[in-house]
Amino acid sequence: CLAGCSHFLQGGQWARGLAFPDWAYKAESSPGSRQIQLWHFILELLQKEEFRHVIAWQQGEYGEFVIKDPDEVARLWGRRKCKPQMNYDKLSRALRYYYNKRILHKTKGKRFTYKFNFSKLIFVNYPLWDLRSLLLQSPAAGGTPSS
DNA sequence: TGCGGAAACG
DNA sequence: CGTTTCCGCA
Repeated sequence: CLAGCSHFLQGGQWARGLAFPDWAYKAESSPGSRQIQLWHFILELLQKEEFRHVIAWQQGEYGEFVIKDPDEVARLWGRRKCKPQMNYDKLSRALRYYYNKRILHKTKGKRFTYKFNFSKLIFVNYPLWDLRSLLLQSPAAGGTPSS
């Protein structure tokens, strides 16, 4: 697991420029380290081309993504959190807890498809310069996130 | 497949 | 608090 967590420890300076810096994984006020959150991790996978066959943005719907390989996403998540027994059943339960928090909601009828509530979540958690690089990843984002 | 209660954990 | 684990239900 240490090997699997190495890129987490070195911080988020991979990908073009300013994608996800270290502070994105920490609470605003608490100085101590904080474990990565699932939606951070999902965003992280979504952002990297090498995981497009595993998870990807859904064309057309803004903020919507499809988990193409649930077992693999669960395996990756389990490795990151040092939880070898992780599976999609458990991971999806964690995703369901996001419904009430308005971080995510399910796209009904579409298999393994969820949607981020960008307006509620991202805009308050990310500064504008960081938000832009994030939204560029979404195919439905026409370049201008209208306030 | 997807949901949400319940208990447990760090 | 944010999951992880387990489960009954639809």
